[in-house]
Amino acid sequence: MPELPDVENFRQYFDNVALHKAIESVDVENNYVLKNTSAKSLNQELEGKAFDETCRHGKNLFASLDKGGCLRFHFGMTGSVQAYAEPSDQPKYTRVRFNFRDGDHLAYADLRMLGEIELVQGPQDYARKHGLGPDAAGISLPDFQHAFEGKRGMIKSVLMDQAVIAGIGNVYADEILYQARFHPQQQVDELSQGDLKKLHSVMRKVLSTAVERHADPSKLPSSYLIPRRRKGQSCPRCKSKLGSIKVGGRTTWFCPSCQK
DNA sequence: AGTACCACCTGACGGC
DNA sequence: TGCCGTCAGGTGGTAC
Repeated sequence: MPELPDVENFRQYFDNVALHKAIESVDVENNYVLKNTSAKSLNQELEGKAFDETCRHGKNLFASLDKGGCLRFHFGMTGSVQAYAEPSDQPKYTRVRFNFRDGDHLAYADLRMLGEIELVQGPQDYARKHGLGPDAAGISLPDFQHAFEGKRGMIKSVLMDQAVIAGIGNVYADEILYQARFHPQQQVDELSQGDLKKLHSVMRKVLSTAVERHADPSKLPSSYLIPRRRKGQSCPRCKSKLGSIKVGGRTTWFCPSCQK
């Protein structure tokens, strides 16, 4: 699930369960998820410290340590974090386990292991080095317009390009375009300033709504496309059958009638 | 610069 | 029941 709204919820959850607790050790069940980082360095860097602050940029969660250092979490397609106390409650597909001195644990679980945990300098440094665009949840209209300047190609691809704006993935790109009534294959260089303004405001609204509803598809407004991205489902607005096409190699659901 | 593929992984599902 | 292809909310690399 991990797009911006999911990761923001992970961040808030992380704040509630993992902040200001002394770290005893870190167990790496599968080092495939470690990026530029070894199990040994992870332990050396974290032992005796505590996470003291988090921030999110796009789909990345950053947790800084009280005596220096910062850990980056990316959740790939199937990653999540889960706190628990009893070893028997450890979630399936736990790849890395943070053990706190009070006996609690935080699991980083990721079935497909496409996520990453990495020791980094800090959020700004990481964003700069990896060319991440501004975060989609907080971007202003002028910055949004600036980000789209000179861009070409299909609107969905641009929206999902983390170097343009960070945080939108396949599912929320579809939702935003549906709510704003743009066809996913609309060329961005043909959009007017008014179109961009509309896209920006709808994007902000969809993301904030999804964050508030804990990125739970079953709790999203009934006017949303997300719970209906399946064969045979209808548009909540006009009731015509939803269509699916490939855009940038990704399955795209939309309403052929509402999105021109 | 934009697009189309491929790769990295595991599991669920539908068809035969 | 079992096998097989396809697909799944991400990203990075390749070649055109």
